[in-house]
Formats: sequence, structure tokens, C-alpha cells
Amino acid sequence: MSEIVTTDSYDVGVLRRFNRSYTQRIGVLDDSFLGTGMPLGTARLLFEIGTQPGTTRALRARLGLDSGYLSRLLRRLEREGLVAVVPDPADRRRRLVDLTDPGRAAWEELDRRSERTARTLLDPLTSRQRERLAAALAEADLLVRAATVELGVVDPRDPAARAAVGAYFAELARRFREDNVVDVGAAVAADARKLAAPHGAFVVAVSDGEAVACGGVHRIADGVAEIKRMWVHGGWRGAGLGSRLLRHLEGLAAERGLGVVRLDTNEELVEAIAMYERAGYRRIDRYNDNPNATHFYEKVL
Amino acid sequence: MSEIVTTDSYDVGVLRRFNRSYTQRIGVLDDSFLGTGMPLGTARLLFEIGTQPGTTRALRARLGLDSGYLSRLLRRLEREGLVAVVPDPADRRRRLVDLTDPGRAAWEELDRRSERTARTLLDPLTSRQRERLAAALAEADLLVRAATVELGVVDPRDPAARAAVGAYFAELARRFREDNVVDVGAAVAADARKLAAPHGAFVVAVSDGEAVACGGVHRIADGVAEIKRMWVHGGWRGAGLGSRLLRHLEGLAAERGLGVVRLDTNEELVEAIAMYERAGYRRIDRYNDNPNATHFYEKVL
DNA sequence: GCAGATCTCTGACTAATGTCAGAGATTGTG
DNA sequence: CACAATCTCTGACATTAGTCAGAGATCTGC
Repeated sequence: MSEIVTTDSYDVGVLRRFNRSYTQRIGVLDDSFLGTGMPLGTARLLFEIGTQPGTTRALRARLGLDSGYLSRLLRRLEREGLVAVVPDPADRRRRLVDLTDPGRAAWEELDRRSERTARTLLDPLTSRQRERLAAALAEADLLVRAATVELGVVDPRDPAARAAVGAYFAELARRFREDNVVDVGAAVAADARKLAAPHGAFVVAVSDGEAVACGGVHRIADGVAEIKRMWVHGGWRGAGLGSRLLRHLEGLAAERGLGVVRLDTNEELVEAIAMYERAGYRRIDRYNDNPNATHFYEKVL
Repeated sequence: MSEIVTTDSYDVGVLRRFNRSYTQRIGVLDDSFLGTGMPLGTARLLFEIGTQPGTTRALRARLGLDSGYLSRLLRRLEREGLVAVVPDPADRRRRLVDLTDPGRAAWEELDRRSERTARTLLDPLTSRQRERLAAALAEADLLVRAATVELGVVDPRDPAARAAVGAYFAELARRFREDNVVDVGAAVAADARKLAAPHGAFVVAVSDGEAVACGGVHRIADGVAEIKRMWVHGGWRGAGLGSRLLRHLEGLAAERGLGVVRLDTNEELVEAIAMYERAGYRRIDRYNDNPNATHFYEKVL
């Protein structure tokens, strides 16, 4: 369903050119980990653990390492007394990894090196140029992240889905200053029936292992689908993630033979409403009894 | 002499954050060379040769490889019939490397892979977002290149210096449509005396092994230095390279105990004049008989 | 024409990186 | 409680990456 747009080859050229000159020059940022007596891979692992401790599984995913290889690297760090590896109490097949105090010190040394290298790199620029560079990199960062977000259909009971729905309700509560706490568990249980196969689906967008957007779609009548639980992480607004998610959900509805998509929202959510209207949704009469909803939309695919 | 400015830690943070997310995601652009049966380093070398054939020396500099290591990689590519290595007729100690026809075909395969990977990466974005990303990356590219240009004092007879001075005269000829061809060799010979130790110095800015800017400074009277042969490559205007070079040359003059710096230029070179005035140069009377010069400047350090 | 500098290449290594199959522990499922 | 699934870890490799010293060819300056 997502429109087929051939990426302009100019943009591709710019990306490739940038990548070439960047990896050639600033790839050196990684080499700042050298000279610590640790090989690069090990140093990177140590740095990653310090930045975000967790299960070996998560580390493997983030660094793209083989399980045997990671195990060996961890053993080395453990032998040097820099990290502690303990079984995860929740599932004792898994291991939790964290830094020890000496490990924290080593991490800080790596952090200082990395900082110093970055500083050296920026130093030749005037402050005006540094500002320009920082602005350009921040913009590029957001867009690169947005481009590499992975949209996947998951069961609403999946941990990522739970996290997203929890954030969704938390946001609603904040926006509407509601006191009545929503029972997320009950909502998830209800979603697990409706927003799942065969008549529905729940989609979570994941970036860096964190849920950053979600949305569900399900059948509410013959040929009619409804989109629910649309949420985009605050730090991700303006990256087009909402529109992309919306298109994805429409595609899922179409796959299930549902040619009409409806949704409800609240007039206070002006960005969301703007996005729906940009995406071709038209306002219709109330079609359900959701007390929080004030506006109702429909789109014929 | 260059002012000491501590880089704002905000900018450093943005750079580091970008670097992390970028290498994690788009570092994969390099991996597009994988799956060709060639190890990454070899593929990268092949790609580099195809992009810009030349001496092994230049390849070594561009890729940062050990000479023995490069030699081995080249041998492998030669054995596979992908590259041809022949002695450089100009200096038979050196070797010239270029692709063979099968090598060209392999290069095109790599190019296609890289292009496809970049395209896949950009595809999830809307065309508006792709434009924003391309603009941000182009800006970042220019600034990153500018930040990593290396300024070094070299002998005016050094090949990089010759190349730069040649480009300088070519530019003058183009700007002033002069027919009288300058004898670059003779100019270099004269510079070799004046723009060298102990009373002078010649500076070349090198990026990717290519001379992108140059300038010389020498003593013309007690306590007075003159800056000559200032040139910045056309593709590098607007990156602050000229100002940086100027500061560097002023520093060299100061080191030699010369407290006043003069230079001449032509009124048509408006960008150069603007730069000099921004840098604190003030207009003075004609101090030499250079027929091409119309404007004369001086700065007290 | 000779001495010293420069350049590439080879040999001889060491360390790092990456891969695979399967052992052994633990957990969810019927 | 058996059985399949999941997870980490070990052993056994193969390959790649990177370094260093020196041989041999060639050039430059005197």
C-alpha cells in the first residue's frame, strides 16, 4: 500500500559521498578507544555495557555479535574485573551484564577519550561553523533514525507492545489530566483479542531496542477497519514516523480485505488531526461511544 | 596565534551522538561490499582504485594502510585478474595501479550494491525528508571535510605545493583571461628561495591527498612579512578554509618575529577582499610593483 | 659515478575477528 | 513429567587485519 517512490539518485549520491568522507575521517572517533590496551571490539563492548547495561542478548543485538564471540569478550572483561555477569533472576538462562566499579572507571576513561577526540575534531572550526555542523548533524541524526526504524507486527502482549501501550495511556493521562488511572493490563488483554490475527494486527516501531511508536488495526464491520492506539514517542515527532505507521496500518487493513478505515481522536490532539487530514482522512459523524473522542475520521483506501 | 576557543560541549555531544547512531546503522553501507566473496578490506581497496586509480602511495594514504599489507592485497587482486600494477614511467620505484576490464566489472558490481543499500536506506523517507537529509548531509560533509583538512608547511618544490601553485596560476589566468602563460616552474623556483626557511614558509592544505588550498609567507623588510600565493580550491569556498589558512600564515610570521603582515590582491577578487577585511586587514598604499595587484592590505598582529 | 634516500615487496609474525556445532542449564507447554 | 524450545558457553577452527625488519630496485644530489 505504501506508495512506490524511487529515491532520487541525487540524494543517494549525497548519502554515499557523505558516508565515504565521514567513515574515512570520523571513523577515527572509534579509534579513540585504542591505546587503552584493549582491542577495539572489547573497548566498544565495554562502552556499550556502560551506556546501557542489560542482558547479553540485547548487547548482541545492538553490536551485531555472534553469541560465542560475545561470550568470549565478556569473559575477558570479567577476568579483568571490569564487568559482572550474573544470571537474570527472571529467566536464569539469560545473563545480566553490568560494570563493576573498576569497570565504571575504565568506561569513564573511554568516554573522556571519545570526548577529547570529538573536541579535537571540531576545534579547527569557528564557533559559527560548529553550530552549523551541530545543526546539520542533529537533523541528519533524526532522519537517519527515522529511516531505520523497524515496523513490525507483534502480539499486543509482547513486551515492546506493552511498553508502547503504557506510554500511550500515560500520554493521554498527561494531556487530559485524568485522574482515573487506566488499567493497562486490562487494556492489553482486550487488545490481545481484537488487535491480533485473524481480524486485526498490532504494529510496534522499534529503534535501538526501544518502542518509539505503535498502532493497531482491527475489523469493526464488514469491509470496515478501525485504527486504535496510535502513539508516537515525543522525541520522534516531526520525523514522519506517524504517517509511515499510518500507511503501514492501512496496508494491513487492505491485506485483510477491509477497504474503509476509521479512527477517532480528540480535538486537543491537533498534530494528530493535521496528520490524519494530510493522509486523506475525512471527518465523519460519531461512530462509537468513546467518551474521550470528539472527532471521527474515515478514509476509503 | 590561532585563538583558543573551547568547543562547546553541546556540539561535541551532538557529534558523538550522531556518530554512534550513524555507525550503528549506516556503517552497514560498507557491509554492502560483503557477499562478493571478497573480504571487506580488499573490496574497499578495489573500490578505491576504481574511483581514482594512481600510485600505490596515494592509495596507502587514502586508505591508511601499511605498505606491506597493501602490497599483499594488491597481489591478491592481481592474481584474480582484477587490477594491473605497472611501474610508474616517471619514477620506476613507484607502481601505478588501475583496474582491468574484469576489475571494472567487479567495481561496477560493488557500486551497484552500495547504491542499492543507500537507496534501501532512504526509501522509507518521504521525498521531502530525503531532501532535508541530503541538505543536512551535504552541509555536514563540507564542514567535516573542512575540519579535517591538514595544514602543513612544505617546501615549495614539494609535489603538493607545485600542484597548488599550478592551480593558483590557472585560476588567475581564468579570472583575468590572460594569454601570457605563466611559467609555473620558474615561479616555483623563485618561491623555493623566498617562501622557505629561514625567512619564509609555504603552507599547503591537503584533503584526501589532494591540495585544496595554499599560501606562502616571507620577510620583505624588518619586522614585515608578506603573504603570497593564497589560493583556495573552488569546491572549498565557504568552508572557512581561507580564514584558517590566513591565521596559520600569520602565526608563522609571528613565530619569525614579524609583527606586520602585508598582502596584495586584485579588486575583482571580491570574496578574497571580504575575507581579508573580516580578518582585520586594512587597506594601505601600493607597496610593490605587482602589475596584477590593485589593492594592498596590512595587518598589525 | 657513488652515497644516501626512497620505494615496493617478501617473510615471519601476532592478534583480532568471525563461524559453527554441540554441550549443558533452564524454561514453557501439553 | 516428558519434550521441545531457548539461552549461554566452550572448543575447534578459518580468515582477516595489522606490524616490523630488511632485501632489492631505483632515484637524487653532489
